[in-house]
Amino acid sequence: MAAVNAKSNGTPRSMPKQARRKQLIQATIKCIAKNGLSSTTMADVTQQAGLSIGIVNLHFQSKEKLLIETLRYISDEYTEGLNKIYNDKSLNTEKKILAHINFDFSRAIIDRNKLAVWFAFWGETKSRPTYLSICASYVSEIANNLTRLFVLLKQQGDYSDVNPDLVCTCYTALSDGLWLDLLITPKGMKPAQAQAVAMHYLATQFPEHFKNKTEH
Amino acid sequence: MAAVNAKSNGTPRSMPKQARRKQLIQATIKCIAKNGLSSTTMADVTQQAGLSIGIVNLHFQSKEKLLIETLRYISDEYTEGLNKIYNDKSLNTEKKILAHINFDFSRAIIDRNKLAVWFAFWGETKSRPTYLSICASYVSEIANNLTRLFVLLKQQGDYSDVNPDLVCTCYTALSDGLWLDLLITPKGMKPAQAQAVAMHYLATQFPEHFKNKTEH
DNA sequence: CAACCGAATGAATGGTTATTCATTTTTATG
DNA sequence: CATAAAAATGAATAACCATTCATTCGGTTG
Repeated sequence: MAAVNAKSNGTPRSMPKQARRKQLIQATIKCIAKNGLSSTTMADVTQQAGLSIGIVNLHFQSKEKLLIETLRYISDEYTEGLNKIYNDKSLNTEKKILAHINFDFSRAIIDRNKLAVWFAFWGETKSRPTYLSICASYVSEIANNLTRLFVLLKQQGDYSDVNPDLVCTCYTALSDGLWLDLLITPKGMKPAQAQAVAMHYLATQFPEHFKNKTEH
Repeated sequence: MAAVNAKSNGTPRSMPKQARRKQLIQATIKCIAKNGLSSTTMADVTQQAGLSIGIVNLHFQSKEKLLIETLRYISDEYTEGLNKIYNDKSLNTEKKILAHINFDFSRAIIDRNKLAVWFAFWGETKSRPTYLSICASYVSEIANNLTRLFVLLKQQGDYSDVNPDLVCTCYTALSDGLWLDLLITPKGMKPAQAQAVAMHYLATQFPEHFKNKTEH
């Protein structure tokens, strides 16, 4: 009877430690989306993963550390995806910005399970310095990179009035707000539509580059 | 010894029921901001209010109902504030929009305690239909009113390219995203700055009305 | 195949928390 | 002032939950 779970799960004991951690983190994301952060229990998470109750402490020492790693997981996924774009030498500035927007509204990112996780953690940043510092660090990293792209694009057109810092702040806030729409009005706001709204804003700043390019 | 709290609190027993409920809701907001939704307990809330543990069930029947009323409280405060502006006959369309933006970034609204509450509940909407329906209803009410204002403003200038629905969606998302900045980067983003970013967007759509009006 | 060791299990534990309700305190009434 | 009604209290309860760790399991090695 005992210990049949991991096997029936297609996840043998010999799998690398990292893979089991990932499995638990993904179960945590599902549970937070399904039950809310405030009623996500260890029993929920381990059952969702098809594993036993003691497994979390084996791999994460405590529930709190599992939650922190979960935030870090979605935060890393996001920053790493964007960094790949920033470092892609086959893309020019305009293409990088377009790729950035595409990424912001891509399947993997605007998955409602993950959006629920983002908002749940944001709601707790005020009381958990660790959450806040994870958020603060990805925010500033992305802002630096994105601002740089806007600086470059500014040089490539008649954009003397454009303020790259302002555009970065505005685009980022807009994108976060559209995530909220995707989370709480799933019937009213489709991903493509959200992306079009973001493009609409960029077109106001860089019309020579982004006007009539809402399709992609 | 017993029952000295309410008195020492300056809140006599004879106060209207509604006032005690409000006191408890405000204590709940403080606790959610201080400890996070997931570790806000009845003991925390009642202690914060200077009352006894049994008081919540007397006035709200359960913790869950207290939380729902807390969401309704901040949601009502927001919609009622905006409705006052919409119904103010002394304001023309332009002034109403300006008043709307001022309100969105006013002290009472961008209080970080309340912002933490908004995000905490947003993070739980996927799992709690009641939260979702409260959010959905205020969102659509405000969108209707704000879109109407943009329609009117469009008629007052050379704005044939402006899409009022799109502008409403974009402004609303932007405003929500700026709230996030105010919550998680309190050192980096000041209220006046957030408001300036919002004005910057509106100026792109209605330059005749909102250019160089970032001060107020 | 036997012996070993890391991985996983899950019953047991102890601490926490929402809820209840008999009792006490305060206010209103005649 | 006496009495009743309403409001508030907080000790007690029962349910829940994170964590522990002795035990079991499965893969590996010689």
